[in-house]
Amino acid sequence: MVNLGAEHENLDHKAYLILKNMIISRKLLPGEKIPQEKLAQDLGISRTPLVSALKYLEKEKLVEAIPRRGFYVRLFSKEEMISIFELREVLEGLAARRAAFNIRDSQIQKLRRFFKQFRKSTDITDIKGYATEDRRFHNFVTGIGAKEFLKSILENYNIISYSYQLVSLEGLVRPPNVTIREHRAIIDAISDRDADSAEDLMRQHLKRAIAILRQEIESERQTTAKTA
Amino acid sequence: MVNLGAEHENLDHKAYLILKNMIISRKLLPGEKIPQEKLAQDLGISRTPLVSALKYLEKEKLVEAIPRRGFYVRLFSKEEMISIFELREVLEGLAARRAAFNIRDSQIQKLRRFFKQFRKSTDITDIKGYATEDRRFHNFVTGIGAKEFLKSILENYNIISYSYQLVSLEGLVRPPNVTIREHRAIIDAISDRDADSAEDLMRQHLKRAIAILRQEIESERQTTAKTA
DNA sequence: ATATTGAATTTTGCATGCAAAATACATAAT
DNA sequence: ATTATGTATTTTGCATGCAAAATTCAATAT
Repeated sequence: MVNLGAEHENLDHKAYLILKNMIISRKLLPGEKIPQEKLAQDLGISRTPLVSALKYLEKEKLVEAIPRRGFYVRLFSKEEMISIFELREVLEGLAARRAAFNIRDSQIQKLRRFFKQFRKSTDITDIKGYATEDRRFHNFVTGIGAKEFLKSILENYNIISYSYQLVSLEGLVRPPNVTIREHRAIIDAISDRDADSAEDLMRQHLKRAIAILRQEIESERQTTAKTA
Repeated sequence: MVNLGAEHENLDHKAYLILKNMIISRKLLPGEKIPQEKLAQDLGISRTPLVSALKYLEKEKLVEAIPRRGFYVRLFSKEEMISIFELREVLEGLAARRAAFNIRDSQIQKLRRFFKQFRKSTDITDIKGYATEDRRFHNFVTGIGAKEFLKSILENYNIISYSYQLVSLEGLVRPPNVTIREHRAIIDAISDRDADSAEDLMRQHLKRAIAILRQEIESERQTTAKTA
C-alpha cells in the first residue's frame, strides 16, 4: 500500500513547515510576537493558511495563542525542559522496546554502524559531530520503534530536536565519553532483540541526563540566591 | 496568580469543544465525513472557525484531514487501540510516579475514597458504576501527576476516554473483581509516596489490559481464518 | 444490467473585507 | 517628569466570495 497522504500539499501545511523551521532555527525568537500580516506577505500567502499553520504549531506547543492578542513563540524554562526529558524517558523507552521487537536484520546492520567514527578515540574531541550522531541515533531508534501515535507525539512535540537546543554545549547534557558506552549498550540490546533491556537502558540513559539538568537548576538557584 | 487564559473564548474553541463532544458521544460516527457547510449552519457560525476547530481535532487524531476531500471522523483498529494502551502504560506510569511525588495530604484523603462503594462486594455487579469510577480514578491520578506537556498529551490525544470506548463491556477490558486489587495497590503506593512502586504498579495494571487486548485480536484472527 | 462519459452541483482552499478589540501615540492634566 | 485621557492606527476574529477540485447524477455506450 502506498501512502498518498502527502499527494496534495496545501498552503497551510507548507506554511507550517516553514514556520516550524523558522522557530527551530531561531529566526523567530522565543517570546516574540508573530506578525501575521507581515509574515503572510513575506510568504506570499494570505492570513488564512498562515493562521491555520499557527494553530497546528499551537497544538505542538511551539507557539502560544493568546485570544485577541495573537500568537507568540513559546519560551521554555529549565523546569519545563526537565518535564520534556521525562517524557522522552518514557516515550523513547517505549520506542526502544518496540524497536527491539520490530527491527529487521538489515536495520541491525545500520544500527551497529552508529558511533563508528568515535570507536578509537578515548577522548572524543569532535563534540559537534558527536552531538549530530547522538541526534541521528535517537531518531533512528524512534523511527524503527515508533509508529502512529507514539511517532506523532514524538514528532509533534518536537521533543527530540527541542530538547537538544536549550541545554548546555551543542545540545549535549553529558560528555560524549560518558554517554557513548550507554549508546553502545542500547545498540546491543536492540540488536539482540532484548526488549526489556532496550527499554530499561534507554530510560536509564535519559534519567541520567535529567539528573544533570536538576543539578544545574539547583546550582543556578544557589547562585541566584547568593547574588540577590 | 490567576489563570486568565480562558477569559475570552473564541468561536473556534467553542466549536472545538462541541465537535469533540459530538465525536465522543457518537453523534458523529467513525469514518463519517464531516459536512462543513451544514455543521457550520447548525452551529450558527461560518466555516472559518469550524475548520479551525477541525484542525485542532486533527492534531488530536480524532479527525483525519484528507486534502481536497475534507475531514473524516477517525476510525481506530484494535491494533491501534493496543498502541494507545501502550502509551497509556508509559504516560500514566509517569503520571503515577509524579503523583506520588507531588500529592498533598488533602489529596491523599480523596484518593483513598476511590472504589469505596465497592469495598464490601466480592462480586461487583454494577459494571457501569465501576467503569465510571475506574475512569474517574485514572483521571484523578493523572490530574495530580501530569502537568504541562504530559497533561496536554494525555488530554489532547484523549487517550483515556478514547481507550474506554472501543473495548469490551462498558469500556472495561478486565472484570472489576480482578482490577480492584490493582487499583487499591496503586492507591496505597501513591499515598505512601512510593514513586517507584506507583509507576511500576500502574504500568503492570495497564500491561495486563494490553495482554487481554492482544488475546482478543488473536482469537478474532483465528475465527476469521476459520470463517474465510 | 453494467460501465463510461460528461455536464450540473457541491465542496474545498484561499483571499479579502470589515467590525470590534487591542495597541500606539499624542495631548492634556497632575 | 510622570500619569491620565482621548484619538488614530493596527491587529484580530470572523463572514463571505470565488476559482479550482471533487462529487453527483443523468445520459449514453457496451
